[in-house]
Amino acid sequence: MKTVTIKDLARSLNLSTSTISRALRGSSEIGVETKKRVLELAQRLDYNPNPVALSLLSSQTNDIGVIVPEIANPFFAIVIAGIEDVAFAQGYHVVIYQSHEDYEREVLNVKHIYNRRKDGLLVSVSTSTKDYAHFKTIHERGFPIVFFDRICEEIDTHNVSVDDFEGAYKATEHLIKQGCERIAHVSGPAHLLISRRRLHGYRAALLDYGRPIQDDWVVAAAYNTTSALVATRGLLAKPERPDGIFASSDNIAIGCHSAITEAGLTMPDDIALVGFSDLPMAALLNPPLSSVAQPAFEMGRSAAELLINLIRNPREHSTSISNVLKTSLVVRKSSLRGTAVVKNDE
Amino acid sequence: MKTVTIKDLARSLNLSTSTISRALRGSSEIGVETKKRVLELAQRLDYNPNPVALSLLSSQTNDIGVIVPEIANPFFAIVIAGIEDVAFAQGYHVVIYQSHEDYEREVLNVKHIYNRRKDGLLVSVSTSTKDYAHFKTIHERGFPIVFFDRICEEIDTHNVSVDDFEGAYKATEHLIKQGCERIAHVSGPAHLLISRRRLHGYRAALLDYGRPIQDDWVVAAAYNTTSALVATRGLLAKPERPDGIFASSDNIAIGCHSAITEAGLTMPDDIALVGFSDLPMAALLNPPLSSVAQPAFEMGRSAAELLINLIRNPREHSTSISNVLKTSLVVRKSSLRGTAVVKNDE
DNA sequence: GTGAAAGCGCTAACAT
DNA sequence: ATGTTAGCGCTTTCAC
Repeated sequence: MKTVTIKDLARSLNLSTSTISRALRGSSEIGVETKKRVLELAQRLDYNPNPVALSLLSSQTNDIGVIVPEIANPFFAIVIAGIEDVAFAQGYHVVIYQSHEDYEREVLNVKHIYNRRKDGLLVSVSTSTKDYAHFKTIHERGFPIVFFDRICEEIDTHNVSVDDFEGAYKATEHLIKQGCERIAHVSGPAHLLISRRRLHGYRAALLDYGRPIQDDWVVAAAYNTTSALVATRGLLAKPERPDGIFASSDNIAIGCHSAITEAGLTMPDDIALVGFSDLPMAALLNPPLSSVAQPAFEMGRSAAELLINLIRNPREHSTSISNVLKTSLVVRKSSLRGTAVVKNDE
Repeated sequence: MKTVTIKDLARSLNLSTSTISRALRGSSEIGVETKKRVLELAQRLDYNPNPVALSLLSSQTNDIGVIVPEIANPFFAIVIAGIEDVAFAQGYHVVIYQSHEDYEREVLNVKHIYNRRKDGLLVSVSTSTKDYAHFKTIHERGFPIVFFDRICEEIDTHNVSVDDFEGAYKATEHLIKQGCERIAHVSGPAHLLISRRRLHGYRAALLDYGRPIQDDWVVAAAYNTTSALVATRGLLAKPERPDGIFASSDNIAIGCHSAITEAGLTMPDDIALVGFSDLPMAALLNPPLSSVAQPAFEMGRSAAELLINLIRNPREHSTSISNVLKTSLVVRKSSLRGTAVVKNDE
């Protein structure tokens, strides 16, 4: 694993290392002839500067760390694609970390990112995180952080999210317009802001349309299918069974979907169902799942732009930017009653 | 972003940096009293050794690079979980790269991994890769590489795969036993070994059971849903429509699934369908998809073990290990005719 | 038991 | 236009 260094070039060419260095980086104060010889030899020997040495010198790595709960969740996979899109263009490499919804793991990830001198951090917090000290500590030391999707209000830094309230409102409104009388909500963990915002949107729509708000029609689940399946079974067992469900995420909606099918009920007639995120898999379910589409790729792009900006212009103590993106409701068969044509995007 | 260095400790304690260094790493030749003072101060000041400096010194990063086509593909997401499982336990951090099935991108990834001094490479090659020079070059320089899933035969190094032949054989045999007479195969790109092996398994089963092998019942698709959808439409338009399809992957099977439904045909009666990989989503389709399950997590674990072994015992010029894992057929409704009970794992 | 010095690969003053 | 020196943070001879 012998690699060629700047020293090797210097020796071969009978020049000093600084001359080589300058030639390589195209400094103007170098003999054009010398420059050519250096470049040529470097090429021939496949010289590559050692980025580790560069990092030590500049104390920056050109890496940005991204922490997501799970890469297996297509939503995050797409966000990451958006992040990579702008990071790559700006010369940064993105290093992906998974918290697996585990607080301890998240803390470890943050430490690793900070200690390994990543240039900044993009993060969507884990569901089990209730204490934000690990973020706060490095934020106070001036380490650039941008939150996305599952943001943390306690820390004053840029963040990117979608208009969860409005998305939830539109979904609920749609269910009302489909003639649902008893609309339930399968929510996410209450300490996550997105859960609360979606819950508020749901409530606001019911209120605006003069529908009763029943607390026992709101059940909480973790943001996964199994947990939602269990929660929905409980909902369906109630004497006054709901005829419409707004799920706080698509993974939750899939759990609802299974529970409904399992109970021998049909969508949308017995129960109309709407999810949140519009993952690719939504269209594959039977019946296909209506869902509030989030601009995941754009979210990634925006978060990366804000972070890179923060890295390059450290703390002008300007106020933090909250970029709130728009959602759009994609109606499919799981919620569309009657004979109207189904909007199909596949 | 001021961080505390070994020098700071030295100054505070009126000791030399070498003493600090020794105390920190518990060298035995240090005064027990001094050692205590150092450790305590380090603790108090939250001292963390600069890993970049360590890397420069040792020319190893404790990072291993992993290249997969897409993290959004749950199969790879699970393999990565397996990799992280053993890497983490061995003190390595895994850095994920996506080729997005793009050759150029893969080359860039390999360069980055090599130049940034990662300790080794785990890779499942992109579909568009036909030239393996980028791997060969670094392999010849002694850089540790292990291939998994989509392996490269041209390079003599460890690799981990599943018994694609047997998996395909079992799937096809199952279709035959379900009474299918005209069994088609939607294959993957022919230059990928997994595609060819699965194709061979399919052919062998037909042969063993005395079924005719018709070349026009084999169509190739990329390993994605859209491409498979198109290919399957072609298949269904044939005068002698197949009554069974073995798909070379689950993503392909989903495309088949859509095409079949779209044509107004039913599974399993009109056409029985079997996929490959048994992704979580297979069970969610309607009807649920039968599939050849791959031990993805175990594949990741094994690949990581082999790589770490290679890193720690560089090239004893021992022969390369090919670890071939077993598959198992998961039968669901998409292929199970008659009244038998469906195995349901959800 | 502890310190001084060299060096990992590179760049950036500061010479000349 | 090119060479010399110092230093990024750390470990490791080699001295004493």
